[in-house]
Amino acid sequence: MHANPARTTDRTTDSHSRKQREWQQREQLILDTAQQLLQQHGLQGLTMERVASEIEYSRGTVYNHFASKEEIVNGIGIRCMQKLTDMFRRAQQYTGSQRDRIAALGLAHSLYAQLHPMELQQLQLLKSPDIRSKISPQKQQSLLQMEQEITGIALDIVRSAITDGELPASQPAVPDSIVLGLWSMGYGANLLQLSGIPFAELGMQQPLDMMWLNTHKLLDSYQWQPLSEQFDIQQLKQTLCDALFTDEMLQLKQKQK
Amino acid sequence: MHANPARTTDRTTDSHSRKQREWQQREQLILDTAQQLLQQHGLQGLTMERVASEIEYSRGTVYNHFASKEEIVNGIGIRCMQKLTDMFRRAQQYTGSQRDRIAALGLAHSLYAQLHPMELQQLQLLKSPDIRSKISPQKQQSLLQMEQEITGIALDIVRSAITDGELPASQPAVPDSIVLGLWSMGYGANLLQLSGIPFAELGMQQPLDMMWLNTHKLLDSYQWQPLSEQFDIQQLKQTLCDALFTDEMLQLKQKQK
DNA sequence: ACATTTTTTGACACAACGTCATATTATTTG
DNA sequence: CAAATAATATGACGTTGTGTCAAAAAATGT
Repeated sequence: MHANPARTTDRTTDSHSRKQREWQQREQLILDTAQQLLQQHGLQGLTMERVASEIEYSRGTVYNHFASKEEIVNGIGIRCMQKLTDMFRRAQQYTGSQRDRIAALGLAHSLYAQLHPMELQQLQLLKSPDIRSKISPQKQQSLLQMEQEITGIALDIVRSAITDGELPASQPAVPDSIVLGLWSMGYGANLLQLSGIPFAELGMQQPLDMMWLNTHKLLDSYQWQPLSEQFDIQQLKQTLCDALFTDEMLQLKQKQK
Repeated sequence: MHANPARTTDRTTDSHSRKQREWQQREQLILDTAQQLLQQHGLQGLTMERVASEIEYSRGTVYNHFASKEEIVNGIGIRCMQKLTDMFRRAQQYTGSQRDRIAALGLAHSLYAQLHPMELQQLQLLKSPDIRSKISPQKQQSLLQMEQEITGIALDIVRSAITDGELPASQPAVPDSIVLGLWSMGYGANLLQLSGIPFAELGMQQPLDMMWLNTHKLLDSYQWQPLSEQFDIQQLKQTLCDALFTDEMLQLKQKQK
């Protein structure tokens, strides 16, 4: 009746898990297909019918996996966030000063934005109430958790910086304030970047470099040691890319080719 | 045939302009109605049928004014941007240091966001390719122009600050960099604010105050005089609100009541 | 081989879009 | 003022997409 492999009478765990595998495999197939459609033809171009015909099943079957187009988009969003949080975790584990680490977070965000501009846009879609309202709160949960993990990572780094003496603890609200500042700056910059505003025509040539600079300006302003006068931020960027994001840098190179 | 009052054979300019007036009046009526629907029921709840019945005309008539739902949303967006640029212009004309003025811009943005969170969300809608693709490039133009006016204002202030000696002109790219930084920070913060992330649960209590702080931190970092150690930023906020945004503050008070 | 459960299917009812020939209303003209 | 003409409003129509569900098909268990 209610299609769901988890309910199979489990006598033989064998066939049971095979079914589960097949089910999840198809779920991924649907998401892959949908994401491709989304990127190539926009949200309008993504229709249950198209997805169904693409995977060579009928519409009904797709509905067995996802209750609506919106839940598919949610599914795509979750996969994107996983990719992103993965990069953040790598940044977190970098061996260096806390300041290096927090900078690495910003870099991760920026690289992701360059590498998958479309995905970022898709994540943005998920923030609109129109989409949200059609997704069960339960399914929205996982996305929220990942967002919280990211803020958690950032907050941890800032707190460690205070512990380590890199950052003066003048006021109790400092960690929140810094994280909010960096987060919104990165978020806003990436969004502006892909919002179709012709920066070049406005006389802005290197928005990405500027954001890197601004990030460090903000950190400096909080007296987060070592101040950017004391080292070469371009050099740091290079080092971080080499150490943490070699894969991504390669992909980026290929993309720009 | 092609309904448009601008085409009337203009013998008597009198009846001519009366018709034009009526036409434009109805155009506003449509936008008012649509905006209300949009705010109350989201993009899904905004339908040509509903708009039509609300203004007591038929669907066809609405289509005489706007070729699609999306163009209505565009129309709403333009009106919102006008409100916003109006606040920016007021900020620009503030009598005080250039630093005061640039801070006033940030304040304007933030006040607008608090006052009309829904409208900000609607403006965000217009950035999505799905909506954009259904609006004639010509109609998109006016929105773009307003965005350019805003950056223009900001850039002017920064350049004046350099001329006035408030801001050292260490590198040529500084104005762009500052504007981008402030813009993206404000943009990002406001967007995050209304993106449904439960800041309170993440331990962040006063995001708005934090943004005000961060704005000044960034300005300080560029050595924009007078540095925020030399005055009380909360005091400045108050002064600016009193001098420029009395109306808005009143509305805000009423809203929070 | 048969019974039972799971999965797939496509027909159906519905909602909204955008078009367009026709009806209605307003304006001009003789 | 009435006929002619132009402007405007209307709603039926064809189309596309949604989500549901009973029946068919396939897989599984005995």
